[in-house]
Amino acid sequence: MIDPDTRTPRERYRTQVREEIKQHAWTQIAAAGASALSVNAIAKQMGMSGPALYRYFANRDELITELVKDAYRSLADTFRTRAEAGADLGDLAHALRGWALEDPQRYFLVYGTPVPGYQAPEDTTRITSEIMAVLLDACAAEQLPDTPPSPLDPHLAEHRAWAGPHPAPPSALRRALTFWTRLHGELSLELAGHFTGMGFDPAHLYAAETEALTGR
Amino acid sequence: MIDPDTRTPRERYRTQVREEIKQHAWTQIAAAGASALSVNAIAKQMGMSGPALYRYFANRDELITELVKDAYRSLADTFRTRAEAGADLGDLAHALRGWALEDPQRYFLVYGTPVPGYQAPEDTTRITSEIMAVLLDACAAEQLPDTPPSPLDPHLAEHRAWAGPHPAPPSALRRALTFWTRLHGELSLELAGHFTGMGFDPAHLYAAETEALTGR
DNA sequence: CGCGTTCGTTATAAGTTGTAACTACCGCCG
DNA sequence: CGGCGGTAGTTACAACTTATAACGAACGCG
Repeated sequence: MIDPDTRTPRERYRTQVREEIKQHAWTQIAAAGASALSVNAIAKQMGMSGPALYRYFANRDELITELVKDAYRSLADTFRTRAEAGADLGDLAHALRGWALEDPQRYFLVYGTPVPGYQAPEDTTRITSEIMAVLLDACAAEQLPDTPPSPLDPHLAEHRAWAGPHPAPPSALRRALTFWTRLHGELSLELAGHFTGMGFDPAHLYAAETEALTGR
Repeated sequence: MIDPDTRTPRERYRTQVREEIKQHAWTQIAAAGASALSVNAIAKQMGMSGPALYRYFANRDELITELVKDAYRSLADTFRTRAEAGADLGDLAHALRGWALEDPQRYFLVYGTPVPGYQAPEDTTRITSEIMAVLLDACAAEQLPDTPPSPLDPHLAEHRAWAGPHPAPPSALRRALTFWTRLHGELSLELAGHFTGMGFDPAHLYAAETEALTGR
């Protein structure tokens, strides 16, 4: 690997400032969401005048895209780390919720409302497939004893391009997809605050969903 | 009911202009999302200068809030209409997906990324409970023959304030919640475009989830 | 040590939301 | 039917925003 820290002093300073900008951007996003992110405000917080930041990011969208990529990488890293530590599907579910609650706006940056015209850069799709690979590993590793066949299985057997060369059976593909959609459904509503005031504990609902997925 | 159309001509004109403003707002949102909604642009499209719109909406947030309320009402209406026509849980699931695909940005206006500080007005919470009431009716009406008890049930039995005075058993409460979270999970990812390029048909995944919920 | 790249600055353009002040018209009430 | 009040729409302006252009200064490499 190339170590970017041992480049020329100029580049070292450059990445350092870029990182500082992103840090301020994260705190701003955590406070008021990505739509309220202000390039000028970040510059002022850093003690320099507005247009200076455009030396480091071409425009606001590029800054946000960089944050999205970092968020993807963060999720993929936690998943991969847990998987290498021998995590099963339930552990991955637990890790996912922990990662989401750690910074809800970071979760929404990845899985929240998209801008209609926006096209995800190539990097993120590669990271997504990395995440799916970890998920497929976990799903294929522990086969449920009583896995009822689903009419969805033949369809997934024919359209498994998204799984790449992963040798998971259709039932594992289906389980990975339902893992994704169901847990995202619970998390998304919880983080958006749609459960607040309803009285029950979202953690119990999440636990019930993971139990349904892992078979206790 | 009070018929707002037969008020004074001034008020009639007022509501008419308000409706036209909201119409333009919807097309703008459908094109570029709610964050890109521009009050000035709407005014220009309607042939009047910027600040004129502030006679009809106090500010941008009030306009968006009104759109959110309309979106909630629209969803509640389709649910109620279908329920009155004798729809079962599977029909409601189908109606939900139809309503979502009809205008994805409208769906995101209700269930998308929230602004951290935003507090939903009283109206929307009332409409939400109306939606949940329809859902609970459907869940309580058709009991699944083989409903395995869940460790979530006792918790929901204790915290059922959100269900109001609805006489649904805990298993129905749990089924209504999972209906909501699971279908939202699939729809949210589908509408956000996270399935595009993966190859499989989201409709099949959605159908599989509804079948799992309704027991075929 | 000099020279070029890069950084940060100010000035400026073209937007945005929102307020203030003024005008003109519409319609209600006597 | 006429006057008067309230409402609608206008322009002007303030305070923002993103983003570009042009300039000066400093840094570091050869």
